[in-house]
Amino acid sequence: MSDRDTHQRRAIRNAFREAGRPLSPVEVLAAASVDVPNLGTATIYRTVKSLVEAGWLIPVALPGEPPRYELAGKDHHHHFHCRACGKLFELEGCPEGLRQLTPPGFHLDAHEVVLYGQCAECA
Amino acid sequence: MSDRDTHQRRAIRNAFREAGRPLSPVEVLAAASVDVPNLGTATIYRTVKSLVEAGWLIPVALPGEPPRYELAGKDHHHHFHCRACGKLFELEGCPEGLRQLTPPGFHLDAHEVVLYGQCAECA
DNA sequence: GTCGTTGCAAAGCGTTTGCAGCCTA
DNA sequence: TAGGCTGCAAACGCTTTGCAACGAC
Repeated sequence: MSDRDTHQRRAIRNAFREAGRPLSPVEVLAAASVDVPNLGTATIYRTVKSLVEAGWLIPVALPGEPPRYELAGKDHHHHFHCRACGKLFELEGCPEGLRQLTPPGFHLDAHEVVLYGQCAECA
Repeated sequence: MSDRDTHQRRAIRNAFREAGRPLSPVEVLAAASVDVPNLGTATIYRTVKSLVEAGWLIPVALPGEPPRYELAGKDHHHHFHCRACGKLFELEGCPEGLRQLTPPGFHLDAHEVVLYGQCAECA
């Protein structure tokens, strides 16, 4: 139940700190395996899950994409997905009128917005 | 390669017409099984895939969820995902200010908006 | 020494594919 | 009748779980 500071967990947290972008489980495995050989996939999933529950990581799920995770502590934001380079960019602000789209009787508690196109570099 | 009008395919197309909302493969199976007992999951996937390629269905991918499909030819719209029953509902309209979120130099060509909460039935 | 944590492998889950028999055209 | 279509089951890729050994405290 407690939170032991193991070699594996240190390597996994480190992978996220050094990445500076959302990582998928396989990417975490690749990065953390450098420090910890024989690192198992189960450990990745278990550790990532606990880090999400602990509020240290935030899940970043894009439509049709495998789930990724990024460091918590950022302001509410959305993402811009460049079709050309595949990079994910953070956006500031939030669109208006989301509440007005909600049908009568429905209870809105969260939303997800993803913009697609080309980033400044690829355009 | 041709497109034979089988009992199974008729039932599957019918399921989408009657649903009025995006359906996942399992939901299609449940609906179409009423007309065609012993309907296999493989048939669902194969038929849905061909219907998408034929432009009769549109894939609706939302973050962290299995893909769903809806009838093609509808106006631009977004979706509401009920956390309680897991159903996906169609919304009318589109939020304002999406373009303003786009950083300078970026080229916006599409967007995805998903609202989360509880539907009228579950609330 | 305890007991949470790990690695391995097996089990799940949703989706795809192989194959023999079925059925539409 | 021919060849696409279907159902069954095995195969797959990704994620979760069971379990005995390991190691942080």
